Amino acid sequence: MDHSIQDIARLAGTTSRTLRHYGAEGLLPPSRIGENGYRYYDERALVRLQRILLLRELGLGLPAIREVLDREVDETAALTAHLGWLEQEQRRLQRQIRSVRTTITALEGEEPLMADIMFDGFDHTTYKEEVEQRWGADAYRAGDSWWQSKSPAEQADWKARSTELATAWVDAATRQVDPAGEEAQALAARHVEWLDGVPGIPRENGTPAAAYVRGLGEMYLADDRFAANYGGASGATFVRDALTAYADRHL
Amino acid sequence: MDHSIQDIARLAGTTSRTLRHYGAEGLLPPSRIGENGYRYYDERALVRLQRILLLRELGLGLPAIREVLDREVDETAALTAHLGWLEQEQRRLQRQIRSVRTTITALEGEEPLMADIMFDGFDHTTYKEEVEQRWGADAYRAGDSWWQSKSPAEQADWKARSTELATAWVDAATRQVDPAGEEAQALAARHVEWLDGVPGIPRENGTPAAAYVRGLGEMYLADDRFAANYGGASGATFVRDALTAYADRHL
DNA sequence: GCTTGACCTTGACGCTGCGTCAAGATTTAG
DNA sequence: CTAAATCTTGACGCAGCGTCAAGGTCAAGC
Repeated sequence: MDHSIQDIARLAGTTSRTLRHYGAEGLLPPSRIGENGYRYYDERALVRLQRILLLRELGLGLPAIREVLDREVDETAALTAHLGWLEQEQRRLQRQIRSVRTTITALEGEEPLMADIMFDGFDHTTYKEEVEQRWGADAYRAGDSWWQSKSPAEQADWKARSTELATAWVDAATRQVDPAGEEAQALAARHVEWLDGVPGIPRENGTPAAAYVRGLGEMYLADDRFAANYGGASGATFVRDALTAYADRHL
Repeated sequence: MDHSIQDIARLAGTTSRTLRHYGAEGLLPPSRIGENGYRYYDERALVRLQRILLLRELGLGLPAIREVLDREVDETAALTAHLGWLEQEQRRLQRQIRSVRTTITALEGEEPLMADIMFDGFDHTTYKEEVEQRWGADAYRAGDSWWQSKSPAEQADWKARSTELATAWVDAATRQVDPAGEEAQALAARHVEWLDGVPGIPRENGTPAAAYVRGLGEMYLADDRFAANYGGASGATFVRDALTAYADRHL
């Protein structure tokens, strides 16, 4: 019925120190305290501990965990909020990694530190090296042959359309429009239609596949050069949410 | 000639507190201290400060920075080591993000938590959704049409070869072979040759492009499902290093 | 009953890189 | 000469425990 602090620690795969810490924090008080001062925990405490540890593994902080467990704050909401933070951290790391790589390259003297060239989000020429480096080149190759097959006029037109779209997205995002609302969804529809012009896109029942559109949204958010194209992380988040909602409903 | 602590802080875009901290740590002692106790910094100190701040932005810790600046430790080496740590962190974050997403999905009750399906690194069927989600679907589509065009026998053969290669890589990595050495380079050659079977790969002078191969190496390392295919991060690092070296020399 | 371990307690420092008062001395502008 | 800046040293705070330290408690064997 009752377990000593060590028992529980072993059962849950943690340490007694952690348990004492959680006790001190009021996160997980011992279910009973002997007259000798020993802490004892029952099954319910074990379950709670396991939930705590699980949320910790997901990266939640102790205060956030307390809110979820005690005040019954919506767990999905908490995790979703947390996810935003994680994504932001990931982008920060990606920036750092790129910077370090660039610096190393510069130090090796192989090339002048010219990686500071502006990133033209949809210019396939500039795009090439970066995409190959980061997305594995598969991302580039199919699109490129298609791109090269277009006439300069068509290329210009396509780029103009992409710029237009980006501008509209940034505008909507700035105005804090509802990503699932009418206006954003109309934009998403245009975006998908625009995508549709690219051959080779995976399709289902005559339209770009839902998974593809969702994946694209994630990529816009994950890659900060795409994100920059949509006004930074907040803009890219907006685009992703809108595309995801659109894919859920219409694809 | 001399600048007050505030001056320097403003010039370098930091705070006086930080300067005092660096002084206390011996990282950046004031170039002169007035009889009133005031700290004064000269141009050389400013330059040093700027280097410190630059390295800090790259994520280096103060002790590491001290080593680079004082003991003239090889900066490239320090950054390269640091890069490894950053990459590791990035993978950890990616894992967390996937876990959180999976958990959210499960909580929403839309699908049973079946994301624990094993990842068959080169089975295009299993592969599909994951690649689309993470690499933007472009990565998947071109490869897929090619894959589908193969006969089942050819598919089996190709998969067998990929398995073989992976096994050989893991083996070499485990034995701590030199990634730039003969054996690893031979493997890299086989790997590139194997890749060569995939149509549409960007090429230069008759072989897969160097940038493509390097990018592939990075992807193996960045994506832990690929990494798993090569025996985890250490194995993937080995593969990446070998491929990079190979690309440098032969492509 | 006593000695040994094994296990328990509270208390407190350590880690990272500063942010942020606090109290007091000094310089500078007006 | 005074008020406003600016400077100093000193010290707590943060996140989540790891890690001694010093000292009770308990079950088991002699």
